Amino acid sequence: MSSKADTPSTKPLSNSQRAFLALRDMIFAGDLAPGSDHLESELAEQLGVSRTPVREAALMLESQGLLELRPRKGVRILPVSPDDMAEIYDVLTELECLAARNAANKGYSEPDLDPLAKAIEDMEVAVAQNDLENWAEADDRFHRALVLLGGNSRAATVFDMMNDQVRRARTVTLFMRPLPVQSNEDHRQVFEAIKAGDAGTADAVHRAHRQNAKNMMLELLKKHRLRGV
Amino acid sequence: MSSKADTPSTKPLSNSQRAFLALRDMIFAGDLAPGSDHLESELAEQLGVSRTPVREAALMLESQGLLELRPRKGVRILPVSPDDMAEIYDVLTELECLAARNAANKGYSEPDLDPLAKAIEDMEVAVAQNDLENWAEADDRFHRALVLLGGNSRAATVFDMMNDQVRRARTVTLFMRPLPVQSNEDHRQVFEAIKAGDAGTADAVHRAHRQNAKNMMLELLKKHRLRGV
DNA sequence: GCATTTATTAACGCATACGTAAATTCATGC
DNA sequence: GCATGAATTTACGTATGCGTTAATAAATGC
Repeated sequence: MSSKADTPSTKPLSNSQRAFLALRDMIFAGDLAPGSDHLESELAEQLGVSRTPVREAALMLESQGLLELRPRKGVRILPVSPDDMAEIYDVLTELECLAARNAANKGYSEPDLDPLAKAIEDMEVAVAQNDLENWAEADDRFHRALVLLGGNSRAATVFDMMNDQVRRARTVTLFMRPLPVQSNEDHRQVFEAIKAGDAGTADAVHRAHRQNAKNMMLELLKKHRLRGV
Repeated sequence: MSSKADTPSTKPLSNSQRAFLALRDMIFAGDLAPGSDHLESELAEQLGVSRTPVREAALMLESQGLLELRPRKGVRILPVSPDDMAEIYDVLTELECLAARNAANKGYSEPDLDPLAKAIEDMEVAVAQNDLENWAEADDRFHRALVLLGGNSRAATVFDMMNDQVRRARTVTLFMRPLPVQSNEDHRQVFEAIKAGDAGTADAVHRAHRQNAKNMMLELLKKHRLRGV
């Protein structure tokens, strides 16, 4: 679920890194609400460390656009407005379509595409069971697998950053949306296009897919007056 | 020349921010060579501050992919391999083409496009005078103005990060390349397409333009055996 | 009673100090 | 003479302390 590569190797994570992960999780879980302010010292106490690792974590999170360090006001958890979300979706669309084209052009064999196939399967099962949580998880997995198959590590890094924000918004909007039936069909078409080495189709289908997702999200945010998630 | 917005307002920059800018400039100037290691304490002494602001700056630069903090080995200035450069160009291409399409669709009036026009003029003058330095500066200005006209602040932020790396490489390769004559013609076509509201043409022309730039850069890096700049 | 100035508080930026663990050097045994 | 282990060095991670300054409260003038 983390956007960083979860290497199973047991590395002795530093306090700064733990603070980074903890704060990130708290933001996604809503424990640190969008728009809220938090003093470094309060966060330090909550995490049981001194201000130093909290500051370091905050600086990293600031670089990723999740919060803002405002002198004397504490760290501000940045709300994501509908306009922000539109921006994010547009960037994600470009990066994912780049990945889709690249993946199609790489001539992957079937086993390489297993992560995609598995994610599609899981999504179909989830939809059949009306299990939106699991659908969302598998959907996320599909998109990330797609980007990884694209083979551009920088695109993947930026994708992770942006996708984190979408995930955050989706925890709010997930249960407001209709069942993602068309979405699953899109995924399968993208998968087939990549397998067939048809970069143009992969791009076109995925682009339309993402456009729909963007419109859906913006509609939900508008309908429910969610001006900052 | 800085990638951050240079607001002329005199804000009392913090030591951490100054360290960030100073280290960034030192990296671009080659004072901190690609692949070299530097102790936090050494950098602190060079900059005349304590380790704290240096560490904070280093963490930010790490987030931007310019260096890496390696415990006990100092901060390592990340070299950019030809493969890395290819990745960077691909991401830049997508973001700039997104911006070109968006700009074309916004129905800008002539004055809005002045930054582009001015950059094109300057480039033509520079080429006529065989002044590669000024050409590169104006070229950079054109691309950045294009991204700003696209109106996606997140795309602009990522653009800045990636473009910084290209700038770094270009300081090395600038004088190895032929005069950018075709490049100027491309810019003008992109400009005209945006002015005409023709998003498709703007995208197509700019995409080809960027593809050429990428190939040019990769050729130069290969020809001159620059495996890490 | 309101505006303006002064005093107070408090949060941060940054320097500093220190424990820890990696890296290096040195010493010892084989 | 080399390998292995002990001692030492060193750089980092992080806690702590302090000066500065923004924000808030109090006080004064009008």
